Amino acid sequence: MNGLGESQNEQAGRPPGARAQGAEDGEAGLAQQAWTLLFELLHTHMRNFPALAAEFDLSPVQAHVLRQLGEGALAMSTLATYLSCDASNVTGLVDRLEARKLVERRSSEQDRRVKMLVLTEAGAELRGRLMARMALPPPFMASMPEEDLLALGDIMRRALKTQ
Amino acid sequence: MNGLGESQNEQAGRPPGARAQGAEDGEAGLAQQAWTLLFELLHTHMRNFPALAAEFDLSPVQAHVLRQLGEGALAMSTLATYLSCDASNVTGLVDRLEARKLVERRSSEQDRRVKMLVLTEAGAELRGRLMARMALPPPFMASMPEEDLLALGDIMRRALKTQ
DNA sequence: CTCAAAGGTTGAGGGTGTCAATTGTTTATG
DNA sequence: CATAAACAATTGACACCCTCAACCTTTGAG
Repeated sequence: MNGLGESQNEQAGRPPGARAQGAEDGEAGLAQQAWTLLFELLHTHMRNFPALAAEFDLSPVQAHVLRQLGEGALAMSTLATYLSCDASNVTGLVDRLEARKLVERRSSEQDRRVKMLVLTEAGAELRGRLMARMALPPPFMASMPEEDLLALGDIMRRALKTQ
Repeated sequence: MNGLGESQNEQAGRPPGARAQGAEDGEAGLAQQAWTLLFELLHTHMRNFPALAAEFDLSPVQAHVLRQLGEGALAMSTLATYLSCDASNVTGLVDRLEARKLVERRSSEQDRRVKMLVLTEAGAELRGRLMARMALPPPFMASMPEEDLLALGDIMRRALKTQ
């Protein structure tokens, strides 16, 4: 009763991405199990990111740009690398942020091909609020027992080091 | 030496999203610390998702749609809810998938306003390969000690239950 | 000096997303 | 029953994100 027919009872109420692979526990590797679970939880929570960015009148990508522009200047090409996107894309991205006076292009003295990006006063202020907002843990973490949080933190720190 | 001036030495080599908040350990809540770390790792790895989808000639969003269309039919409005987007957006999304014969619209008998979405044979096959690919854990998890993987799995299962 | 390579921009083209308005259908209400 | 309100999907206008190919300027190597 799966492929087609009268399976009309699916119109609502099912947890979004719920049914993935990892049901059979014995088979798949431990890493794959853990990854599938993690992906599930995170994906659910990443759906809110556009709304979060919108709280600051930013698109998701603009939020990422502000995030990267934390300390010091960044060449446009470097930003393109960080965003894993084409350089030509960054032009428009920065155009819009510059129009809103959140970011400034200033051409480098050493290499006049390069344009360095700097946050304006307003940009830095907005970034501060944005980062604080992003640091707020999602509900599923806020309601986690303390020991789990500690364990999770340890595991993640180890992973970051090894990476 | 932070705001402006000759900090031109930033053109490359820094790990992308690295410098977030969570540096001061004592201060912020445990949940916030763990969340920031998790976000860091996950964000780094979510950047590859477009490339992953492209392996199957799919855009990221198309991949999500296929993911949701796993078992049984889904009304378009339901899909819009799962994707947290406007219904009008789903129309074009499905148009393109239908043009590629991965998905079919069939109008419901019970309620003739509704159109139910079903995977075609080819769509189901593609989805299978896609899901298998997505289940492959990223490097930072593949190289995790077994005990960490077990602990992580346990924590995530508990979180999913409580959620 | 010459020329290849690199940084950034432009233009064409397509996917993603919103909002407002429209059509057709269902359901509730008088 | 008739009519109005609510709902599912679509359309059109508009903006953003993204890629590719072509281009210009600057740099650095031979």
